[in-house]
Amino acid sequence: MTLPEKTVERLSQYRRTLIECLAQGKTHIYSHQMAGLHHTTAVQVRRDLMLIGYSSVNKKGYNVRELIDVIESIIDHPKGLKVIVVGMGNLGRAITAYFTGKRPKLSIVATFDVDENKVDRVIAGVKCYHLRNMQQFISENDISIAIISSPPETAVAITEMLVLAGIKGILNFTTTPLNVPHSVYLEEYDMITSIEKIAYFVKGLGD
Amino acid sequence: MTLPEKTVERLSQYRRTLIECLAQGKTHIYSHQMAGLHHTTAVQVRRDLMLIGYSSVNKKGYNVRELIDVIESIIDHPKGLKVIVVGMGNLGRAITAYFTGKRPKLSIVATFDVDENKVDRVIAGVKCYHLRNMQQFISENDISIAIISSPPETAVAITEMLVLAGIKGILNFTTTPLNVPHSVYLEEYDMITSIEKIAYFVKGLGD
DNA sequence: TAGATTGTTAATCGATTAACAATC
DNA sequence: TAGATTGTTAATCGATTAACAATC
Repeated sequence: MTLPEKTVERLSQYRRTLIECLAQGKTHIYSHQMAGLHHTTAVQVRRDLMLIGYSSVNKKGYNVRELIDVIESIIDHPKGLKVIVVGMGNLGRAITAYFTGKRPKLSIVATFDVDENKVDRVIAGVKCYHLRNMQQFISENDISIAIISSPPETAVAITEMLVLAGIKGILNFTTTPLNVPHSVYLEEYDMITSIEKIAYFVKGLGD
Repeated sequence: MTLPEKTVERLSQYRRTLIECLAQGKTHIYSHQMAGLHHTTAVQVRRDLMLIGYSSVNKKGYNVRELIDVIESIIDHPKGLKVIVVGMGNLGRAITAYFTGKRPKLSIVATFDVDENKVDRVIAGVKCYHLRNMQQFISENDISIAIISSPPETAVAITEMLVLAGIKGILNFTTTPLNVPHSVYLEEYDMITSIEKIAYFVKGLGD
């Protein structure tokens, strides 16, 4: 069974809210409370939880701790997955620093760059290696996911290396659209498009 | 008439491809070529162009220059819009440096932080001001869009300031979900969710 | 019981794709 | 003409929302 993309995204966000709730000592949360904390409705929340087969014990809200565990069993890989970051400019450093320690089952284990000032140093808490060692590193260390934060013109060549080395998933932050085989899951985020989209819809908001 | 969100996103991306084509001296492009350069189909491309009312002159591909102009007339604001970045850590610097000069009709005119080491200096090509001057700056300089790249726990307070100061659109890069009035267009990008989503779908890809 | 909440099916909405006539 | 391409409607697919019975 595969969950809808949007449901997976929301589950990831619900989980963070739930962890927050737990820290505040809340043991239960209603669907309408959860909905209020995200941009969604109580029905949506209940439907998402229905899809993962979780139900409240006594219709008095969802058990925070239980729900965290259920979401974990659905979206986390039991043994954890290893991630690398390719390109340690400002964006690569931001991602690495931001992500490190956030998710126990998903860790950035190495970063790569071609700049000799970065290679062999620890940056944002993670060791940086030269790009030429990347393919070997991926196969030897069973890396599943790569985040590309390199200059756009290098993205195609890097992707080719990643695919050959057997990477399973790619998150592409460059503005270059990539093509990968079906065996690789690709997600792209394009900052420029995001901002242009806002500019378009801002126009439409009256004013 | 308002275009679908997804169409606006693709138009933004088509435009960049078209500008690239122009630089390479190509005068026309077929819908299937455009589709091949993005993750879409020729039908999708033609449908998007239908929605903006552009058609090829003689069924021999679209005129690159004309199409750039038409897309510009649809998604750009005629006078341009001003953007600020709030939070100049690694992510704020990455966004600012990456974006500056990319889109003539959309420019980052100031950045804000609370760190005295950053305030009053030019960072990533743009002057950084203290957060306490932000609201005044927004109203005095007719700022339309704010990008939030501050620590997550500050996001709610910053958003409140932005909304009060009359911002029109917000791009939120923090993991804190925000709530804004209907008069403000909000777009959120959550890196952690992106990576968790990849982790989930990587599992499903056999292996 | 009455009110609030949940779980689930059916209806709706939005976006993509199939089908095809028209044009070069 | 034949083949390729475009422009557009209708059908399909996926996701959200409405409706409502069941439960506490």
